[in-house]
Amino acid sequence: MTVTIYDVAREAGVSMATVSRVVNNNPNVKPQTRKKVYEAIERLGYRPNAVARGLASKKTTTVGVVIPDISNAIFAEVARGIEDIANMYHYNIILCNADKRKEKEIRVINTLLEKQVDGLLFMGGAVTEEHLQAFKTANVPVVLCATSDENGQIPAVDINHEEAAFDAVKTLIANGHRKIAMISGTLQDPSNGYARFHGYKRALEAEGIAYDEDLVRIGNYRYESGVEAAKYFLELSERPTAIFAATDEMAIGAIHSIQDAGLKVPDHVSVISVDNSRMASMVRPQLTTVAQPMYDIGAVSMRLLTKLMKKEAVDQAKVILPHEVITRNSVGGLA
Amino acid sequence: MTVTIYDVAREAGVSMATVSRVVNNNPNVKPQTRKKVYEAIERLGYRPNAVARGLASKKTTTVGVVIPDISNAIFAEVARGIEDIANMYHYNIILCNADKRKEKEIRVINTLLEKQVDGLLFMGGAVTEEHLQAFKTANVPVVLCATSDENGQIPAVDINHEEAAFDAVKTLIANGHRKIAMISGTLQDPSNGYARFHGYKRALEAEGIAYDEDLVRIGNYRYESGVEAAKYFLELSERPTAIFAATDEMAIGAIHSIQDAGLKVPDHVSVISVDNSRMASMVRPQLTTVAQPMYDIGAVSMRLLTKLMKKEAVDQAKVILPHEVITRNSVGGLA
DNA sequence: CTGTTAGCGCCTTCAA
DNA sequence: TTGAAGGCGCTAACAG
Repeated sequence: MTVTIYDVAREAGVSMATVSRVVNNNPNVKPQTRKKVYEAIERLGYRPNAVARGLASKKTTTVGVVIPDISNAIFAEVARGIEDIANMYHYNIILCNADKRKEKEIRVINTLLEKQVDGLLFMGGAVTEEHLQAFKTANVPVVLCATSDENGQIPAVDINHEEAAFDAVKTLIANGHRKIAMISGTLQDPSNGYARFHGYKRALEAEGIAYDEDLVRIGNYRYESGVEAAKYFLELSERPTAIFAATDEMAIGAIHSIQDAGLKVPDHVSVISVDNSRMASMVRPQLTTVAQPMYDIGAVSMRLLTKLMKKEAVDQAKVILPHEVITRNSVGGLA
Repeated sequence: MTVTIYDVAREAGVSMATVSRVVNNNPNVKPQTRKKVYEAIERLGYRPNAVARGLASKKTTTVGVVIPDISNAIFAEVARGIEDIANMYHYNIILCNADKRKEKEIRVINTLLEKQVDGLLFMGGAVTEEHLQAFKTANVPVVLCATSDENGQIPAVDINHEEAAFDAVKTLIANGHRKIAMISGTLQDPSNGYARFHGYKRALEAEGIAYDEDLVRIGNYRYESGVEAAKYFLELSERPTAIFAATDEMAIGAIHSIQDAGLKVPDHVSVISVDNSRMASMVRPQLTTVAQPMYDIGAVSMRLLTKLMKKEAVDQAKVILPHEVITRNSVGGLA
């Protein structure tokens, strides 16, 4: 049924070792022999079996990617960066959604390892002791992507979420705002949640602005929760003049909430966030936000992983990509 | 270094066949023996090698997915549906972006087949003779996802793009519009492009409205091209009263373009599209659009593939999922 | 219920 | 430059 390297060898009148050599571009083959083999391959429609190759060579040229949710635009962008670079280096990726749920993360890490991936890219929630344990039993390199572990033991590429939030809030302050509300993600989430919230607090502190917990609402990163949170803020006896949202989506929700209340952005309330997803310029007013280079995070982490897999020396095992505030039209000065 | 089934067998004092049985949940093992084996596995930290298993059993429990672009929200949604169902049936997916470029599609189909995937999910541009050829050499089932082939030879799950467009335009007509413009995708694209354009034309014809090629612009599915196209329409001596966009993103671009020109949606110009991506409710006015069940398309096609892989009987090899016009606020009656 | 024995398709020394 | 032979780790009859 299936044609094997052995069939090709017989057809070409050589040994299977020789066929293996030409298939793997080993230079030690006489051009004429190589030609004969290629012809036999063509004639038989031979297709190398990567599984057999993987078993024999102990390399599968596939890497495992655990991602929170591929239908989330932010992660999808990272995934695209990963895949592009993987493709460039002739790797394929096995993609697993894990929704930042620890048990599921651990489970997929293990199946990925069973599948003998040559490396692992982990993008998830908090990196716990259990994760570290799982990574240790992997005999392949692991790199964290858009997240980091506490002790920085594992190679990682990320942005500085806290600084990004800090810069966003500073931008608001620089525009004269002092009554600044925040729509945060869950504080359980180390990067999008806790770090950004902490950046917010630190920026206030740095300016001697008292932290007011009435000015903080916890959302779920989605549009609707931005709408809700902003509605809450607008009903406060003394409403904030600016809102910092942990994600673009919540910021857009906030903008619409403000507009629905008959107010204007940024005239009455300014809005800023962090992400700079493509949606940021797909609202009116266009959203001022701190750009995270998601595609690059994916690309760079995959590139780092390829180096690790080839046992090449890497200068730094932890790389922080720069963020940047993108000024558009949702932040205004205080009258 | 690596612990194999053989090590476990020795440790547990049984044969490797027995270990294989307990690992594969074969019932023909005495509970007591099973326990011994589990303990040995635990003690040694044994992890089954899926590659070796794949070679021996000729099954890899992984399916290949070729997708145009994972960073596109629409496809990402489909991918999520695929992965969820795959996961449910204990399959993993190898994901390859192919950007609807034929050569790349053919190339990844072949690497996927080399990797001995148990099945293939194809989501791409036109299905050409070459594709059919590649599918034929695959010894595994293939299902088309969100696309179809001309002759309907290959199992597929899709929506009826032409009908969806037809219904969108009919909705406009029902609201009294007769001067209806369209922002189309490239006519080279069979589903999002050609089919939707054709649905538009057919709806006009059905009402005896003359087709005017000045009222059609070709976009690239993205926001910016929607902005551009709408701008063009507004500058026409006799501007259309309604715009049908082939995708939500272009529709949102059109809405903003109209608003930027000082006009109101839907008071001055109505806008409708097809997709119903999450963004549709993230604009003001919220977008009236024809819903395509993207997640379901992914889920159903993966489910169909599992049946095919298990050689189960399938009632219909081609399933068309229903679309539905979702009425929100971007379409109004003609004054 | 358990063990023995062949492969699965390919890579990789080691010789020639 | 080429061939022979021994695995890679596991599954799947076939016996017992």
